[in-house]
Amino acid sequence: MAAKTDDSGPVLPPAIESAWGLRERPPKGPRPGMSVATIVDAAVRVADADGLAAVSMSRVAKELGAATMALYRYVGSKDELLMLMVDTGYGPSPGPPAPEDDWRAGLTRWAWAEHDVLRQRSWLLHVPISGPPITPQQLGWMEDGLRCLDGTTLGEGEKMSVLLLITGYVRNEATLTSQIAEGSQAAGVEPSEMMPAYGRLVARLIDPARFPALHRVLSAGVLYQDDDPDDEFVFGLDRILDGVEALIQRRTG
Amino acid sequence: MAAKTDDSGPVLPPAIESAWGLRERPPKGPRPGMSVATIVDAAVRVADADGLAAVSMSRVAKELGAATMALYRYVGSKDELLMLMVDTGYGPSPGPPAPEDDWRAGLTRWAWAEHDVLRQRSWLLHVPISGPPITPQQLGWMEDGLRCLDGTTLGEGEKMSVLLLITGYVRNEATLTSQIAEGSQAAGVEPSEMMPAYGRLVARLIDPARFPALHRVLSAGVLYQDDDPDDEFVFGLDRILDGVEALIQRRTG
DNA sequence: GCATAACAGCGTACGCCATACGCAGAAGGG
DNA sequence: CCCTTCTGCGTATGGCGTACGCTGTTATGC
Repeated sequence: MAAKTDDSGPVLPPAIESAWGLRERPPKGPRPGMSVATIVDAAVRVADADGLAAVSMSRVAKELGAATMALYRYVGSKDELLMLMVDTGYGPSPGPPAPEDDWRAGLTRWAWAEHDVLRQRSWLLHVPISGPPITPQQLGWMEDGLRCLDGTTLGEGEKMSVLLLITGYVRNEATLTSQIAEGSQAAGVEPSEMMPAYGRLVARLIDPARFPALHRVLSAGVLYQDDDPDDEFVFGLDRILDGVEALIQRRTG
Repeated sequence: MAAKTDDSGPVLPPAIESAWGLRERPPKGPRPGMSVATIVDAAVRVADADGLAAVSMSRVAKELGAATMALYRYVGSKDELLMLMVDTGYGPSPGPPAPEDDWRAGLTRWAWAEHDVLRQRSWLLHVPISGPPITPQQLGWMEDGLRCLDGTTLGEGEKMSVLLLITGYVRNEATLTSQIAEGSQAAGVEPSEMMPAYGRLVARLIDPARFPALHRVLSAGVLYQDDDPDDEFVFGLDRILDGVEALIQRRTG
């Protein structure tokens, strides 16, 4: 007899299964007073308001007027809750690229969409990611990215690598800008004063003989000015897309 | 009267000042039994052995045969300790590029050096980075990277952006590969079985009609094979360097 | 040589966290 | 109607970072 081939794969946490709608309510027992979705929404509300550090099980429970331990009937652990928070925090993917978009315009839009989400909810960057994406919305984002590359000559593996490259870049850039935002808030300085202050600090610390190239950068005033973060973002994204374009042309020609 | 213009900048945590060697021992009082360096070394030893999660103040103190609160005479907080751990964890920078290296060979070497460090000490990726680099070794790495771009026509700001781009990529790639390593260890699976298991899981979850592009990737068997992580690394790095090359040629031509 | 001030080491205590366990009551099935 | 099965949650445990204050050591000023 063939075993149930369905669950031959790795085990999915119960709360993730319910995110895929693969879980029916058992017939017996009292009706649940909350749901995984209400809990996750409450947790996202807390994170939006007070940051990820404020998301504790007791704080989320308070948000719902419930007791701390009640949550554990729905999520197996805080890590599971975090995974689901990321899923709903990202929200639905931006959708497939517009028909008039070539791959470059499509991926640019795709990258900006993630960029905007991360700017809005910078707590997403603080969630320790614990594995490849398995939640519905996350795979939706991946699907949309893949579709941007549909018309190209890249192999399937190369498409995935390109998406990984871009999403990694977006996350990285968002991390940097959110850090200067949070750092300035923690230090009580206006964000526009953060980079100049950093530049002065480095200038005070380094010996020009030991750090000549760095000294040259400081002399050029690079760190002192408060760059538009969007310009920085566009710069890096264009470099990456140039690299992808070079690859596509090599594959095509 | 002019104020002391020296400390007009932002305040540096005392332990960081001592990392720059800017701190002399006060004349009075008993001689210290440890130093910031011995504490940081012990913490790095713990992280190397049992991961960053095992690094607690009490665990580090135990490593030194001291009491927990004794450490607070040397570091102001655990965050400060983490910052110093990153500094010594990265170790000395690889040194300036070899004279025969062009910028691309130099940056490749630079990226691989960080890659190797992060492979050796993956706990570095789990340290929540809380700001731009201000510790001696970190700035040393930056200096070496800048020197790789010395002969190019890029502006100083562009050089910095390129380095940020590359170091972000290296960190990102290292994060991904360390995640599958840690994930496989947690699930008790051999690392080589991790990606195939992930592929099977996604295949089980997604509806081919809703996720056609993703389904195509799975059909191509991309996620099932256990790629050499170094190949993945080279792929992305080459794409980025291609993009930088395009920029340099535009600036030159 | 002695009082004194500054500092090292550290014991205790507080508040916060995730979560294991078990009990009370609700709801449906036989 | 009872029995199973579930929900909600009170209690308790063990860990964490760290504020505070005490004890003993050390070098200086008298």
